Amino acid sequence: MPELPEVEIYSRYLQRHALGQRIARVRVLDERILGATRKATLVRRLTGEQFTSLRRHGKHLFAQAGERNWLHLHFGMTGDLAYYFDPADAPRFARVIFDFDGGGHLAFEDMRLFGIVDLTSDPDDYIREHALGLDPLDPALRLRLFRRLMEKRRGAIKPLLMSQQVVAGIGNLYADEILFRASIHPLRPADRMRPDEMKAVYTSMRRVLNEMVVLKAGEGDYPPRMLVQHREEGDLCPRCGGEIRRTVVGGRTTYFCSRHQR
DNA sequence: ACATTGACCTGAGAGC
DNA sequence: TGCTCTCAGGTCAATG
Repeated sequence: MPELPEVEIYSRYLQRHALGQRIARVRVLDERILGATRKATLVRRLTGEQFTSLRRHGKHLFAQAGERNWLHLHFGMTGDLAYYFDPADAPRFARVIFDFDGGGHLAFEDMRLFGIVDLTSDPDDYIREHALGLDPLDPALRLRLFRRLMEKRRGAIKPLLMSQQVVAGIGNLYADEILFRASIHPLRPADRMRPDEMKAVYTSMRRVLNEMVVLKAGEGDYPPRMLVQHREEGDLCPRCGGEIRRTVVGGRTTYFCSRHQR
């Protein structure tokens, strides 16, 4: 589930609830969630520390807990955070729980275990080692740069948008939403798109992701003008009345409007 | 360099 | 109620 906007919300959630609290205890309930770090190391390097600052890059979240000591979180498909006081409120699929001095608990939950909890000495190292692209909301990612990155690659536009090596943070759901708003067919070859079309994708990417963050930060549901509300074959496009089609692109279920996305 | 497929996991929901 | 099947918003490795 979690793409960039959701992870941004998790970041704020962690900021609000857990920052500045001393970690009294770290409990690893299922070691399969651990990435490159062994359980004993994770526990040793976080116990007694506190999270002092946060950094999000794409779908990755880093929480600093000392000099060259960062907790790294990736949420996979079903990852989530829960902060609570009553142990009875621990989520069913909690995999790692941080107990704070003040009596609060922060759980990393992940039903399907595709997520990762581990340590890194420096988020920049992590980003480099995993060849992650720029964050799509990074101000440094101007249109010119975006265009250059995309034109270097061939293949359909949708898998490119989802490739974390080109731009990091877009998943299946919002890739569809971005192309829907840009009126571009998901299978369009990126190297054969006109400059104004690539610009539309760029603008749409920024708008969609920013809007999603605002939406997720508030109470709001997805507005009906969005494709995300019409992910069903045969639905009618809220924009042009065309028929919504379902297909598979790059192995992922894809929805698009058969009329205004060419 | 790219597309495709399967693997990793576990549940929710549909259909019978 | 319970069984079986399909699907799920992510990523990686192997294969063509």
